[in-house]
Amino acid sequence: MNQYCYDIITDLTQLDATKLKEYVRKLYQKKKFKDLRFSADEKLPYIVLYSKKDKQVCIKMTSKAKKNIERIEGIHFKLKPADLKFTEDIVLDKPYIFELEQCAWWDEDCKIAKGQKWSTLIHNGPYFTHLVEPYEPHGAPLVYANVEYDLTPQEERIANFYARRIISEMSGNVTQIWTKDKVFNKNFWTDFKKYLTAEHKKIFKDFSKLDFSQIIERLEELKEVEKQMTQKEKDAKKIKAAERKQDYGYAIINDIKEPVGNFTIEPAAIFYGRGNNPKRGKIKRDIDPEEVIINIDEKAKVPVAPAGHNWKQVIHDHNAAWIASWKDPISNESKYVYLGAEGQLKGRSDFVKYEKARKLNKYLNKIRKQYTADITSHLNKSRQLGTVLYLIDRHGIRVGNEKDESETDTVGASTLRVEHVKLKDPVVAKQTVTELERDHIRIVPQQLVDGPPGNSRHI
DNA sequence: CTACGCGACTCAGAAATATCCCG
DNA sequence: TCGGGATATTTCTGAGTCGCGTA
Repeated sequence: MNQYCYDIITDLTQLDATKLKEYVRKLYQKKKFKDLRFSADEKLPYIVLYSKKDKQVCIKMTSKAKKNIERIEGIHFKLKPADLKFTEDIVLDKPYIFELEQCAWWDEDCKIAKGQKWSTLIHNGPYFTHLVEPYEPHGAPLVYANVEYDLTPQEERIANFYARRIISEMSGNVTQIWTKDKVFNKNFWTDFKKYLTAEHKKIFKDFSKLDFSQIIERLEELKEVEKQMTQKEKDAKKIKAAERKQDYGYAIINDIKEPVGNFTIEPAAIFYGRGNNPKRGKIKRDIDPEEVIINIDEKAKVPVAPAGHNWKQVIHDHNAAWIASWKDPISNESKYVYLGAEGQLKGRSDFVKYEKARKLNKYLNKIRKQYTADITSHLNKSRQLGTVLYLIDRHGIRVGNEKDESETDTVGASTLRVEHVKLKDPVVAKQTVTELERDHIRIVPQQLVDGPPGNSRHI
């Protein structure tokens, strides 16, 4: 959808954003634009956004209709300096179409210094939902042993996580029923207690006696209310989201404006993990700016952390592709905010990847010959390596890495264990088996052939 | 030289959300 | 044109891999 922006050219000390947005909205209704103008009773095909960070007001089309675009652009053409004067002090620049330049990263012009990810990098930092939009309590009580208890906002917020999971599971659209899982509930309960007041902690002794039904009911009511919102309210919500994206959703890298992939710091939530992760059900807490490292151009203005907060550190690493990073408190692994996949960085690394694949293709026959021979080698090591390579090549199984007990126990080609191999009647797998019988591993592929489809698997 | 830990990046599964379609 | 179910798309983030620095 087209978007047009007006830069605010005067220094703004005090600015009433609501009034300015209203002013711009009404610009397109001025009588003097005659047949181009939008009448007051007509549904406007645009919403107005204000970006404090980028000092601009934009209109974003909500309709793709050619006619509407022509009218908007026609009005832009006819705008006079007087139209752009919001107040005596606050003046807008002429509107321009907001579009992201496509950087042809394969092009000479777009090349950046060798060995570096970026030569310039400007952005507004990540978005902290819990700081910018503090939790608004709904007041529904949690029931324990048939008695209602009012929760503090902090308690309620966590209780919502669990209640929402129950709602999702009831809808039948999820594949896992976690709220009936012992480990999940135990982990959740242990962590939930850390958020309870001393008083509630004393009363709530047994997790199974907690009854979330009133909270579930309230959350469902709130969802219904949202469904019933008027168009105006829906628009207001849309505007909010679009303004957030305008403020935080773009970075300028190597002088090209590109979208940021996921500019929101992961908010507090229940940790689910995949499969039987032993940490499933734990509560992943909120991350504060004090834990976040910002990577930005040394020449750029450092983004301002949310009020009352500071960054952990600000670095200027030209070899790093990320703009913000923090440690995930559950896994202790680094998490990053990256630029979007449509940008030059991803384009370039994809290019490298596919070139490597082309190169590999040249050696494929040689590699296949080699591992086929290795499988019958008298050397243990060669036999193992050959088998792993065979599994990867023929069955698309991943390599497999070392893991510790605190992670989901999955295995790859190199980490398969005896218990993963099931012997089956060789007749069932005629083809594969005849080929492999002499390799003493004949049954392994049969089981894998029966596995789920996919271009790459772990088991 | 090797082993190891960890930082940085890509991949992919599941859920959420948007869109489509039909009565 | 409305509701709701089916289907497609997007978002979110856990997990896998690799390579580099260090001991």
